[in-house]
Amino acid sequence: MTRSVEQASVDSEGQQELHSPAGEESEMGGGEEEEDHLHHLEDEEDDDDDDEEEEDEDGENKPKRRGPKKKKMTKARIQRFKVRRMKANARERNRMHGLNDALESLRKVVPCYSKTQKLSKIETLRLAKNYIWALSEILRSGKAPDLMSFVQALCKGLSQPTTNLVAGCLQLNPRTFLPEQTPDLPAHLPPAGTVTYPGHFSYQSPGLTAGLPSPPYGTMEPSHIFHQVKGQPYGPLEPFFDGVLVSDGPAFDPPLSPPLSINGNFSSFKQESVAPADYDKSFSFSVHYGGGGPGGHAAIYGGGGSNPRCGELQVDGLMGFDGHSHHERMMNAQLNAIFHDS
DNA sequence: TAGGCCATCTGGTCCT
DNA sequence: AGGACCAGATGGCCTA
Repeated sequence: MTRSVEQASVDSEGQQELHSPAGEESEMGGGEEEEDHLHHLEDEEDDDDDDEEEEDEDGENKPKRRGPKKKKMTKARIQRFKVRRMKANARERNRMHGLNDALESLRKVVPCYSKTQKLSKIETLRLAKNYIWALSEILRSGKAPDLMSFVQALCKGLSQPTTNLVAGCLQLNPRTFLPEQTPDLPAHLPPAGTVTYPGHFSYQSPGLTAGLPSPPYGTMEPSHIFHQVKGQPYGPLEPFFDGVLVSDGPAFDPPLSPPLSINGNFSSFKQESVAPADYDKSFSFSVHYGGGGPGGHAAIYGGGGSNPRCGELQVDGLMGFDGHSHHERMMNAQLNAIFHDS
């Protein structure tokens, strides 16, 4: 990542001159501004020939430069540079578009999808992580969580707007699971009188808490947000489900991957001799949406494996999930499955 | 107007 | 050599 002084100097000018604002940029990738930038490189050359190995014209008094000889920017080289740059820009655009497409797909399978109010990228990733963890934890324990714990798990680390959005999608009032902040208490402590679970969700988003940076992106472990719980192996990131869903469950955040893979969930599930009724109930926790289009059918996938229950379930007559109403129905179905008889 | 979010350009690094 | 990936920089758009 270190750049030479020469490159940096070119950068400082090039970044200013070469950069074309989003939207303005064309497939030509820079256009006249790039021409201007390259022109000053061109000025170094003596003539217009394509000789790329000419001697540098450093003054005789100047010390000889070490390292590889710096090639001059002839017109041919400039042209190649421009073409290479254009192609690289196009590739990078496509790459980012692919990334955004994948993110959009993720938005649709996360418990909070709205076409009108899209989750930001970072919030989508956080919510997805929480969702995966919560579902994995449900599978692992074989028990259905209470609604508050589930929502708290989903909203952990999310910004206030996203928390509100999730609450809205789940038709909950965020105040019912976000503790009110009292001025007497530090921001990281839950207010007195509130019901606190072990590993209580004490995050208070900037929208409700003055003085905190807004929003706390990229700060999943700040002590000013989560209070340290003694004995929790992972510090301030204790799971909501600790003591609520499973008393001996793994801590929430530290694993970079879900506690168990889907296959692992099901294999261990079987071995844990879950009662058939619970098995069915828990199985519905793990449903994922297939990619059915509008008017098509949605495929609900189980965990796979040899268990016939884990096979693919075809749900005909369901709309594609690109409609908000369908997504809500699917979410309701999921939540019903989770909280039914819990 | 400040801050958040985003798209794009860019050069560096790694890999094939 | 060329492509993929990454992070920094920049500027536009939107909202509180």
